[in-house]
Amino acid sequence: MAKNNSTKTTKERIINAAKKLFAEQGYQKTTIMDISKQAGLSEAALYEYFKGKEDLLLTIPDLWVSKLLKDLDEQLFGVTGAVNKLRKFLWWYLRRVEQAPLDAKIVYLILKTNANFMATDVYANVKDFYAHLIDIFEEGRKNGEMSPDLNPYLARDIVVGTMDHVITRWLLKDRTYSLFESLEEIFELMVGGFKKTKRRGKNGQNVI
Amino acid sequence: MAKNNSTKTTKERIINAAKKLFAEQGYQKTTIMDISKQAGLSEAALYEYFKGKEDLLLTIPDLWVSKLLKDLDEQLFGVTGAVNKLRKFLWWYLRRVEQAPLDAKIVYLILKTNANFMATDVYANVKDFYAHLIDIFEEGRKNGEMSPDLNPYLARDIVVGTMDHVITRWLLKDRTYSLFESLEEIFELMVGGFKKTKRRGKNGQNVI
DNA sequence: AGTAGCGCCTAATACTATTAGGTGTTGAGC
DNA sequence: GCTCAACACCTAATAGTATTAGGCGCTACT
Repeated sequence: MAKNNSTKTTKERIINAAKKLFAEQGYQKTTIMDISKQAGLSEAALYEYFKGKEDLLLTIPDLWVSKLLKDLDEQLFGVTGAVNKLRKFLWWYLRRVEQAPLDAKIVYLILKTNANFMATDVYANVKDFYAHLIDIFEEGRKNGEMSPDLNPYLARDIVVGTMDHVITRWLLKDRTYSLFESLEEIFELMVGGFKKTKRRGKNGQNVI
Repeated sequence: MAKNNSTKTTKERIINAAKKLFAEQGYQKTTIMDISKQAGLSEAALYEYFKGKEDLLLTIPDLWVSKLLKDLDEQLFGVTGAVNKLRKFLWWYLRRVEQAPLDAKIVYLILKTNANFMATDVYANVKDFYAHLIDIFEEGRKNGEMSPDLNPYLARDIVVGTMDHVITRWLLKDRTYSLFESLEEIFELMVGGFKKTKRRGKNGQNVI
């Protein structure tokens, strides 16, 4: 029958089935049989397209993150100023998460647990992704929008950590509310801190 | 042979074996056989003490988090001021993480993935844990240390998210550096933002 | 027509969690 | 001293579940 005349190619059908099932039931509880049944073929056939269950798992976020990365530059194109860029970055990213909750669920709730996540291509892409934030903070420091002694790496940790936390909770609560609900306020709270950290030195305010 | 005369009770031996193996190899790759062999008994015997593999997994962080929760009040006892309390909280918690990296690894890298984590006792305890931060921020807001319109819930999100991020990376990188390395600086950066969020209103600075 | 190769299948194989059904030791009650 | 119940543990099923072997039919090119 040559090419499959279903809506999508076989590989795509497998990926979509796996994405749905992994996100719904978790990695462990999803069996190869579940996936192949959902995709409409036998278990053995699945192995023609993927090396195994783990390979299949890793393929999903790999595709998503690569796509994000490609879109990012275009999104930031033409936005001037570090604060505006950061704002655009966050709003854009959260919308992406909202649009692809299954992918996000896999990245945030399943992937990090995977022992060799740091050895995957996905991780390399995520690092690339975060590197953009470093550039933004460096720009902000240089053009005076942010404190001149702002440490871009720590600012990134705060922004990434906070966003991860907000997204993870939203996913765990089955996205029963809007991800943007308090984004504006939390943005102000974080960025406010980056702007005016003028004091720095030895004030004896430590407790420990 | 009545009571086992090994250093510890059988249940403790099983827990320690499981903790080590889960943290080292991950949940999936650790088999019941691995654990029972390490603990020095048969696979079946393990089921006398735990309902199954997942029950065993959940027992470990349950013990750790309960212990933390008990210690917390005592640690904050006598510390005055919201900023000082927050500082004490973070330094104390990170030291605990440093002292119990296996427990931390299980909580941060394995548990969150577990589909029904939110239904566990551990989750209830974690919520309790975080509630202390809310109290601290409310105190800070009332006594003037922090901005009067600081939203305690969002401040908590920032602190918890940032700490989770820092801890997770430290664990993923096999704790090859000190967890306290830039804690002071990151603390200042976060708390700085909480102190002086005076502006609030409609300045036309939005991009989206 | 013959045949290489693709896309898929059924039927092993090899693990692994969990359970059934013991066995030997201990200690309280007669 | 003997019985018997409880305990702590064991060996040997059982029931999945990932992965592999080997085959079958169709297509398209020679």
